[in-house]
Amino acid sequence: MSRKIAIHWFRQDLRLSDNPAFTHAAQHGSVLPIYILDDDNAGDYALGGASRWWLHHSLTSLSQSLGGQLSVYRGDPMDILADILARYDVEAVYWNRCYEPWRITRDALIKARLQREGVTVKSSNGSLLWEPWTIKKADGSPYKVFTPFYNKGCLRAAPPRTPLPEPRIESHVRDDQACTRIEQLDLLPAIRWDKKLESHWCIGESAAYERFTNFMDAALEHYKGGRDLPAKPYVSGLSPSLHFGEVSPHQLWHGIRAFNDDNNVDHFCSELGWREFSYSQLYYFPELPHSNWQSKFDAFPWRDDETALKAWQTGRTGIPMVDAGMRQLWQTGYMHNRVRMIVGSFLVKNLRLHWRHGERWFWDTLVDADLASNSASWQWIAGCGADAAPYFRIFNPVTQGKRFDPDGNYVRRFIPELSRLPDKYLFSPWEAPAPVLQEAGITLGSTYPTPVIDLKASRQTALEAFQSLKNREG
DNA sequence: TTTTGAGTTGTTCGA
DNA sequence: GTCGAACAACTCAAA
Repeated sequence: MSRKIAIHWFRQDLRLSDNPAFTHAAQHGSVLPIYILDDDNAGDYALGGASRWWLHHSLTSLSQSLGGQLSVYRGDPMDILADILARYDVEAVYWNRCYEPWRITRDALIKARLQREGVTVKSSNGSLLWEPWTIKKADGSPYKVFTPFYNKGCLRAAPPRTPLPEPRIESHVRDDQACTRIEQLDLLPAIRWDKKLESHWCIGESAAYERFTNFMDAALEHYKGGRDLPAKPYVSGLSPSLHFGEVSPHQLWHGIRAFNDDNNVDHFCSELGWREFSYSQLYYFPELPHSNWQSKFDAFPWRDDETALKAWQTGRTGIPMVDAGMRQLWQTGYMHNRVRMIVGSFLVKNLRLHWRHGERWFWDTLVDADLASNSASWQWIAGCGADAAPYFRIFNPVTQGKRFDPDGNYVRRFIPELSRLPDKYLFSPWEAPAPVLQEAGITLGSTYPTPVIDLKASRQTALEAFQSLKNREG
């Protein structure tokens, strides 16, 4: 026991600037910055493989920014904090709030325990523009439709704070006695599949801000129309950084608002609004990750088909636009938004497999896997979510390919074995005449799969399946 | 309480 | 090739 210290507990706020809790902690003389890998309390929602890989690099970057003074631990935060309290004179603990149901429960218990021990605990808003309990309808209930949620709820509420500068820390404390090393968190896979991800990403706070700057310089002017073209670099690619808090939505909001370009700027901001809407759904309906938001879907006749699921996961369905997306996911830990809708619609409507299979696979393979966004989006595409796509809206991967990948560059990038196929048949090789396939060096069923399902027939069956739910309560 | 207008992202068919 | 209508009525939000 010596001098008093304050703890800043990093969680999903792996940055130093615009960090409200870290800024509070900095007002104390000595700060112990910590990170705890908590697989104990997460249940089914422990970090997936791709997320763990990202986290490893993000923590490494954060630790460097702190001059190596980040103390990392693994285990139940309750025990770890209690142990720190026993060894240091801790005056206060600061963190930025998380919104996953299991974290809300955990943090409430920890806060009560720390307060009982006479420690000041203060949580802050580090990662949402509008926290869920601040956006409600006049009658106090949450919005169920995006447009009024965003226009009437968010845009008429208090505006998001302007970003905070990086605070100056008088002196860092490092818990050398008990903390472990980032390498010992075992975040990197034993089989080094992550090598292929490395060329696609730069990870950490400064890399995130640089990516944002590049986006504003080069892509923002194309955003509104170009964000739908998966072969083009007209999306921000900031989703993983936003998830881990390497950059805050406040920094993005105010950064982008500085441009005099209403269309693209408003569209980008409304995408941030969709993220907020997902968090609102998760907050008011904590079962969102595993239960249908519209309970009438509990009676939906899902299929069970391990072979088809495997084909979808590995990008071998024989439908090029679907396979390209699934291979982009596997190779890069990311999938373009437009293609996420296409592969999602295909899984739940054509293959008629439960959306939770998709939720689980994305959770494990996406570097931007986020409980709120992932759950809400799968429910949206399945038709059982809030403000969901009408049931008759079934994406046709051939039509979508022709419209959004007109030059075929996206499909050819991720399915090189189809690269010599002319545009006309690129999205439906099963329709190509034999000489055309031969010329392109393709043998269906051998060099590239025949389709696992007939698009037209499965669409019709899906419509009938959705029809069967029509008169149910829910 | 009742009424009214509106609702992220699509596809297919037939004129 | 292009365009509008149908798909199927339903729920939500707010006056």
